[in-house]
Amino acid sequence: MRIGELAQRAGTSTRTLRYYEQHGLIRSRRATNGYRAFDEAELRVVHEIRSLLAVGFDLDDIRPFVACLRAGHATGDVCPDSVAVLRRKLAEVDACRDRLDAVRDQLHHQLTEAIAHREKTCLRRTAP
Amino acid sequence: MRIGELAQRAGTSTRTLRYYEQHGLIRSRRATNGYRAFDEAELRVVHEIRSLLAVGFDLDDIRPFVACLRAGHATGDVCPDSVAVLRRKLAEVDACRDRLDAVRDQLHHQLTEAIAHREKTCLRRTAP
DNA sequence: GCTTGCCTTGACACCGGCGGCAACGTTTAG
DNA sequence: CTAAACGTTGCCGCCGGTGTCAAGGCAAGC
Repeated sequence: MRIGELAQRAGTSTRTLRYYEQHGLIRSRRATNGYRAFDEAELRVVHEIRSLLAVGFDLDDIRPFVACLRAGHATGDVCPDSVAVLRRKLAEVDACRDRLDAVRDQLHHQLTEAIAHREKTCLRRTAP
Repeated sequence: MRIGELAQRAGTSTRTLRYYEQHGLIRSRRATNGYRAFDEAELRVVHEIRSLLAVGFDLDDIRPFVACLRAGHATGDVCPDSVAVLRRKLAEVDACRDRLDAVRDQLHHQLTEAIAHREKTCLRRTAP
């Protein structure tokens, strides 16, 4: 399979696939003319990459999942390294959510205060 | 007040202040030697900028708050434009939190599944 | 006059996952 | 033979707030 076909089947671009290869996430042999030749298995790898990216992982985070697939496992998340990343990411997400909640509360507070202040000073002109 | 003093008092860098000025967020006169001269009031403006940046606003979002302060209000958030930004940001934060929750659930699910699978296949080697 | 420390503008670097273009080789269909 | 459609490598751009450096002007104390 050449790069164009893989890109189309994976729903991405050739540019992206070359980028992944450059960063060691996917592999290819080379045909005599220099064209990349991909195994069928790479399609699955690309899907794994894409779905993890969509969740917010970066390419470094994804590397263990790809390795896990290459090791012959049915899914990329059952290997220890992948599990470690999952744990770390879960913690990150939780932390992010906490910060976001704090921000949300602050914004909410600021908003209600500002509106209250406006009503107090402006005698509100919008329809009641 | 010159730029170095303002930077020190605001707890930021001269580079940052020039950037804010370049983007119309703070103002200065020029002394005869070409040095920037800042009013005391700008210190407050810089504080407003910094605290909103810390919450996750970008410079464009912050502009109305600065204008509100310049209009003579005690805080930057009581003007209609500021309130509009607060509302929009609050909505954005809520949306972000929803996505984050979905991601969290997916990660949690994936993690527990992966661990379950490992226990099933590996007969767990860690201490019980 | 010389050093030290402030100021000026301008420009490059960063981060990360690509998009897009240039300049060129290969294959295939007409 | 030629055009079209594919492939190759390589490099710039983006986004946004800053760090950082260069090359130079100004102020003040010795």
